[in-house]
Amino acid sequence: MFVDPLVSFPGYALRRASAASMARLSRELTTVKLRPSEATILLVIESNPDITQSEIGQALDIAGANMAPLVGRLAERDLIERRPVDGRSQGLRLTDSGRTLTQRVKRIIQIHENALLAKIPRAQRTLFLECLRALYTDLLP
Amino acid sequence: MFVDPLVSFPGYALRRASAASMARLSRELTTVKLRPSEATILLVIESNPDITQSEIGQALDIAGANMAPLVGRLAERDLIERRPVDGRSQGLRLTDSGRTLTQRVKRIIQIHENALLAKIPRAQRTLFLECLRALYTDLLP
DNA sequence: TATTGTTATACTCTATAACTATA
DNA sequence: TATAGTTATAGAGTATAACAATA
Repeated sequence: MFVDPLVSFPGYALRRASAASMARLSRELTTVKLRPSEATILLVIESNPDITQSEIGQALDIAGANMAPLVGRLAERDLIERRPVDGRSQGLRLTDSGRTLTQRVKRIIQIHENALLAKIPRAQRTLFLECLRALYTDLLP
Repeated sequence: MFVDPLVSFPGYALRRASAASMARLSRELTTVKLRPSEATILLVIESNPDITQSEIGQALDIAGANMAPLVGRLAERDLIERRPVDGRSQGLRLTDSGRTLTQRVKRIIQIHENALLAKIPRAQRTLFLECLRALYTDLLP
């Protein structure tokens, strides 16, 4: 009989749940040819026109060195445009085709998140989300 | 003012919480020069002597192609030994040095998991773990 | 000096395909 | 035929170091 020494560990359960969710989201996003990180960035730009990529990086905890190629790909596909704010910063905005694609992304993510919520008892949902946020807001490496 | 379109999404919170937890665990495991996946495999072998690597893969949801190099590195470091069961399967066991290192790994993981639990209200812990397990047990991609 | 953005590089985990040897 | 294990390769996220240009 198999003995699982990990069943009572929240960190391990967190890892497995996140991996399952991300694998599913990745597959769902293939229809718009976006990675999860790219889709997330589009949503943030839509809600925050003229945000800079360093501000996005701070909000999503993505290092600057990793933001550059992500934003670069979105710009190359004409989903976003970069408008110089000063000599070194650029405000980011969705283009028309970026806006159109972002609407599709929002539907995909909404369906995805609903599928997750369906697994969580309704009475637990708010507390569950609060526990997750507590884990990533002040869990310094 | 920054607007965060992701705050109410459990999938996004899951991703961030898992990433924070794994970054922390990775750093904590540098003292034993193990990756999180390698440390996890050691714990499973300790609790299940003579388990095969395909059985470990099924339990941890790690593809066979990815198990091979993980187990290979542990064997190369003489932390585990492979005993042929039949012509194609090998039972895995900890060596003496593997057993010693696994005790250190268990302490590291216990401290890590306690740090996570400290962020979760005591009354929520069981339900929180059940929600996470519900997410990864039947959330097929 | 500090910040923005960039390039290069490496590590970890995951995914697919193709192959062998054995059951 | 199906399974156990392996190899090669690629994609995705993340990390550090170094750099140029600008504030």
